[in-house]
This record gives sequence, C-alpha cells and structure tokens, in this order.
Amino acid sequence: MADSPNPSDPFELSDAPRPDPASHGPAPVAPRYLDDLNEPQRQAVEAMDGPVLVLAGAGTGKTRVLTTRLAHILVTGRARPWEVLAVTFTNKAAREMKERVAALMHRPVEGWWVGTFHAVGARILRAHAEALGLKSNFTILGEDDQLRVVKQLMDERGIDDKRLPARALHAVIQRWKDRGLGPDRVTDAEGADAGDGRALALYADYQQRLKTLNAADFGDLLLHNLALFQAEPAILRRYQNQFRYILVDEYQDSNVAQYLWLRLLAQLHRNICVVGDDDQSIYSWRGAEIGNILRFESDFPGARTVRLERNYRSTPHILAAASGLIAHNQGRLGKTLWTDVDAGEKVRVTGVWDGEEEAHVVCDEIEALHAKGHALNETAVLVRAGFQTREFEERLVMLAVPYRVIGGPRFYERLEIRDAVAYLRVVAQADDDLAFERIVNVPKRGLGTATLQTVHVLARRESFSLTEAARRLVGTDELKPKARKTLADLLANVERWRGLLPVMAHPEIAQLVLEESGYMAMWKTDTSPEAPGRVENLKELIVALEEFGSLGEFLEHVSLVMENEESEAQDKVTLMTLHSAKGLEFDTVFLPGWEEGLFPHQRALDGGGLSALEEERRLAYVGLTRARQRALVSFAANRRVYNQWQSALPSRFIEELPAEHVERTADKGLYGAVLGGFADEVTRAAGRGRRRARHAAAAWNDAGSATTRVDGEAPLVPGQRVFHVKFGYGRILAVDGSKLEIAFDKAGTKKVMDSFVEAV
DNA sequence: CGAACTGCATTTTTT
DNA sequence: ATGCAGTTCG
Repeated sequence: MADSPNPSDPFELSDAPRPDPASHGPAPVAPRYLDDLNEPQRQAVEAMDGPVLVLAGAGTGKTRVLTTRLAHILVTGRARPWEVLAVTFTNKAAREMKERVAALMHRPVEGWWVGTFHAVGARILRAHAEALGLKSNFTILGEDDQLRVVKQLMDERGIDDKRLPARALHAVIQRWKDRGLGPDRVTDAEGADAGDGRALALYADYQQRLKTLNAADFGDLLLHNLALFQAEPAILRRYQNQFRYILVDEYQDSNVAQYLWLRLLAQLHRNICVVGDDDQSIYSWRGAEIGNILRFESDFPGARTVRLERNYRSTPHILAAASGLIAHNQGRLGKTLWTDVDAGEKVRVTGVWDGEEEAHVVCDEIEALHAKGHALNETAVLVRAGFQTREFEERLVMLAVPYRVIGGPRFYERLEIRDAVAYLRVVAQADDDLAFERIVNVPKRGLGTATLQTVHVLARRESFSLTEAARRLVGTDELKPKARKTLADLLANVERWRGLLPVMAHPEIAQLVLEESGYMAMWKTDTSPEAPGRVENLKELIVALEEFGSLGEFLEHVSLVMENEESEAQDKVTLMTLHSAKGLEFDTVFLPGWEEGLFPHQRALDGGGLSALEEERRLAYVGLTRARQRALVSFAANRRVYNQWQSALPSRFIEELPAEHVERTADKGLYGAVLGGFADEVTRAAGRGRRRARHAAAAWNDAGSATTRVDGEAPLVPGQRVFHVKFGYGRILAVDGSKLEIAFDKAGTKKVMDSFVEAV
C-alpha cells in the first residue's frame, strides 16, 4: 500500500502549535493527514492515552498507522523526539520507520529513540555498563563467538560434546534469556531437567565468562537491562520518565524478556502502543511468545484494542482462502479481513508428479507471466525450507529467467569477514580474548595448540587478557624459540597498528592490517573456488568501513546490524523462505511444496503438538497473504529428500482452503487421483499418463511405494528399450533399485527414476 | 602440524 | 548427496 503523493505539506496547519510537552489536549485543528486514513486507522493514530493494541491484519496499512501515529505525536507536540521510544525487530523496519516519518514531516527527526530492541538495549546498557560489571565498550558477541565460549566451558567442565552438543546447550541458554531468566532465576526443576541437568551450571559459567571477556551476547542486551532496572530503580525511573510514548512493531514476535522490558519502561506514562497480528506469529522456535499479544489486554489493564481489517493488498479470493485456512486455528484474537476490490483469480492449487516437475510447471508459468508483461520483481516463489529453492534455480537458469535468492549467510557472518573483524577488534580492543584466539594462528604461523595452551595457562593464573599474557611470555624462555619469535612479531604488529589509530584513517588501517598480517595474501594464494569471492568480500569490507566515523563505531554496527543488502534494481524473480517473506508483498506468489511432512514440516508434526501445527498454519497464512493478484499453491507426489525418494500426501492445508475460492488444476490431468476434485482429469488421461496416475495414487496410499511398478507391464531390465517423457527413447544400461541408467538416443546417458519411463 | 578419514545430521532466522 | 566437525593418522 503506497501513500498517495500529497503535493502540499500535510502538517501545514493554519495555527500550528509549538511543540509543548506540557500541553496534553488535542491539536487545535485536526491535521489533514488524518483524512487519508480509514476509520480504524485513524482511531489507532489518535488513541493517545493509555495502552493501545492495534491488531493489524496482513495488508491493512500497519506501517502507515505506525508512522502516522509517530508523526502525530511529534507534530501535535505531545512529546519531543527523545521522549518517544519506537522499537522494531529488524534494522530494516527501524530504517523504514525513520524514513517514512521523516518523509511525512518533511524534515529529518533528530534525537529520537527508534531502533531494534537490541540496539536500544545496547544503547542503554553502554550508558550504565559499570553497574553490571561491564565496561561501556563491551563487545557484542556474534553467534560463532558465543558458541566458542560454550565449547570452551564444556571442555573445562568435561562435558562430552557428543552427548550434549554445544549448539543444543547454547540454544537452552538463549531460550532462558528470551524468557528473561538469568542463571539465578531458572527454577531448580527446570535446571535439573535441561541438558542432563548440566545446562544451568554451564549457563552460570557462561555469564561469568562473558563478563570476564567484557562481552555481551544478544540476549544479554535485554537481560542486563532488566537486571539494571531492578538493581537501580533510579535509572529505571529516569527512562520511565523520559519515554512518554512507546511504540512497538510486530508485537507478536516479542519474547518474554522484551515484554518485561517494555512493561517496566511503560509503567509510568502507560502510553504504550503495540502493533501486531497474532495470525502472523511464526517465530516461537526462537523464543517469540504469541501469548504476549494474546494477553495484552490483561497485561495492560484498560487497554484499547483497534482492529485493522480492511485489506488493501489482496483480492477477495485470496483473502477468503487465507481467512478460511487460518480459521482452523484456535486461540486467535480473531479478525475478519475484507476488501472492496474486484474478485480476481481464485487461488490455484496444482498437483504434480515430483519436485522437478513442480519446478518445471512453476517456472513455465513465471515465464508465461513475464511474457505477458508481468514484472519478475512482482513474482516470488515462497518455500518452507531453504533447500527447496535449488530445483527452482536450476529450472530458472535453464529458462534464462533472472532470479535472486534471499537468505543464506549474511555478509558479516562470512568466515573471512569474521576473521578480518577479529583483527580489527584485536587492534581496537587490546583485551578482546575471543578475537585474539581467532586470529592468532590465521593465517597459519605455527602458533599451535601447545603455544596457545601456555598462553592460556598464564592468562588464567594471573587474570591477564590473552594479549597481555602473550606479551609477558615472549619475554621469558617458556616458549620454543620459533613460537616465541612468531608471537613477538604478531604482538609487535598489533601494537604498531594500534599506534596508527590516532593518525591514520580507519579504512586505511584496516587495509594495512589485512595486508601486513598476511590474511589477505592467504586468500589471494588460496586455490579453492571460493577464495576469489572471499578476497572480494574483504575489499568490500574495507569500503564499507568508510561509512563509519571510527573503528569503534564500525565494530558496534558489525554486531548489531548484520544485514543482507539485496539490490532491488534489477527485475528478478524472488526465491525465499516463507519466514523471510513476512512483511513483503508481490503480485504473484507461488507456494510450492504443500505436502505433509514438508509443509506442515515433519518436525512440527512430530513433537510440538497442536501449537506447532498451528504455527505452520500461520506460516501458510503468511504465504497466501503475500499475494496481491495471484497465489499458486502446488504439491508433488514424490520428492527426493537427501537423495531418497519419498512419496507424500498433499498438505492438510490444501483441504482447509475453502473450495469456492480455489481452482484445482491437475497438472497433465494426473496427480490429484486421491483428491476428489481431480477425478475428471484423471479419467481423461490416457496411455502413459494413466499409468503415472496409478503410480501417484499408489504412492499416496502406500507410503514408500513410490517406486512400486504396476503389474502387467514389461519389466525394466538392462537392454530394454524405453521411452522417457523428457529425454525420449533410449536403452537401459543398468538398474539400481528404482534408479535406471539409460542411454538415450538423443539426450545421452542419464540416471532417472523408473517411474518416468515406459517400456516400449 | 596438517591431511585424510569418519560419523552425522540436514526447518524456519534476527540481533 | 553433501557438507561439516571432530578425530585420527602420517
């Protein structure tokens, strides 16, 4: 939903009030920009006093309400910029909010508190770090550093990484943090339970070690805030006073720690407005607590609830299909989305034989739409799991249709970038042990475990930082002469680089460090295929440094702002997971892989019970509601998963779509044999098709039997002449279970599934 | 110390 | 299949 351009300044008032925090009445003249809002939107903007819950269904103008409300608070003088706290989950959302409010007000806004939970938490924490035993320049650990710490502590405690993977323990700790629980707050029962009863002690170790390292992980940014507010009521009071208005985006994604944090900050003025949609809560697995939004009205007594139900995005068929689906969930706050645009196309559901064919069908459709003038940028393929994109990529490459894949490792998470950043950390922060460990033998300089061990022992015994311990050691005979020399050289280099900080521009220092350390050379001489890309990334890093005022400023951003900047300049199809699609919209959305076991995912079916299934359903809802004009759902009867053929039933979500808003297409008239609506097409199918239909039905009815051959047909044995739908005629060379190696007359020798060929 | 080997899992992802 | 991580061998 784009804002219509308004030639005149919507904030131009005949008697514009001067910002005056003491005035609490309504603005003397209702500003014109309110006229552009529908009634509920306007209520959401104007409900200023007390807690407000804005239930914003998909495509109902949530961002517009949020930004207008923020602008409204500022322009009516109810609060000065620094008295407003607006929190989001992603940097992207925070940036968008800043830009849109500034655009609304026709001027940049300075000094306000708009940012992610983590950025705001870090800002507060840096101001009061010493109250928590940290220095204000504490390091924010990335996930790899966090894991390294966990592993070290597990070693020290003699916990076997095989029985209890570090990842699992780390996850347990994170979940505790998400719930606002420090090691002292975890109940004994839970402590005895988690990680064979060893997780809790490790958690305490972990927190202790982080303090020693002058470091905080992401969870700490909020957890420490909570501890701070509890330990120092005066500090809490100060922020409570300051934040007259609080706005929260995507409240359904908040975790318990964030809820507690907000509740504390909002306690005094009670002007907290949260915006969200319980039907789009899809992050419980990383600590999001849907209960936060479900319980808002009781958590904040006297709260006013505003429902945004008028949808400006999708056609009625799409909305009705999505609404019908989500109605199968229990425990919703409930919304009825509506629109007054014309009906448009029904949601299309297509069954196909296998994943390859699905990619084929979908990509052909993309190509056809493109040929009809639809922008590729307005087309997306949304999948449940990342691996699904591969087949689509292959097909799109074949068709020469440009595409982009969203997801994958972020720039600042790449190995070479983490290494380079570690070098910069060592230079900027002398006591950064984790960074030191990371770079001490990268590139290889012959400083192995033996040397490191010696350094560690001294550091531990004397409570030195690793750098300090190393410095002392090179003055003794403890180390072998070679290691001693190497270590001394490294330390001398680091000090020299550090000495340049005041006199040289930081991008140049970075360049120098990477060159002189041999790190850049290491990748330049590496012959592996990914090495050139890494060199490019390192150069990009140096360029990126120019955007920051100092090395310290840069390091803060590295931890907090790890984003993937994808240029939208070129016209490309977007491939991404349903999770990353939340908040986006496209004219045409393809939703492949709607099969039991894939979507809903097996993991949700196995463990999580009803709530896990409902979250999958919300994910499906999110997928459907991304579409403006067209949504095309598909499923495959067979799919190769980890090189194993599996047959699957169509997703239960397909049956849950209201039939009157859905058009079922049996691709090549075959694959819906087990679905009532497909009977006609199946009947009409003939010859090869009929046989394949029988296969499909058998596959669905008898798990694992996808490769069962139908009786009465020529056996597929070496030497047999066969016909293949795509590759034409050929002769079987070898048989391996259901896989055939066939020498095709035209297409060469290929390995194919027996179900695709017919004896001739 | 480094290369080769083995076992293993393999949804979703932000900060 | 594949890639990763941890282990073992030269």
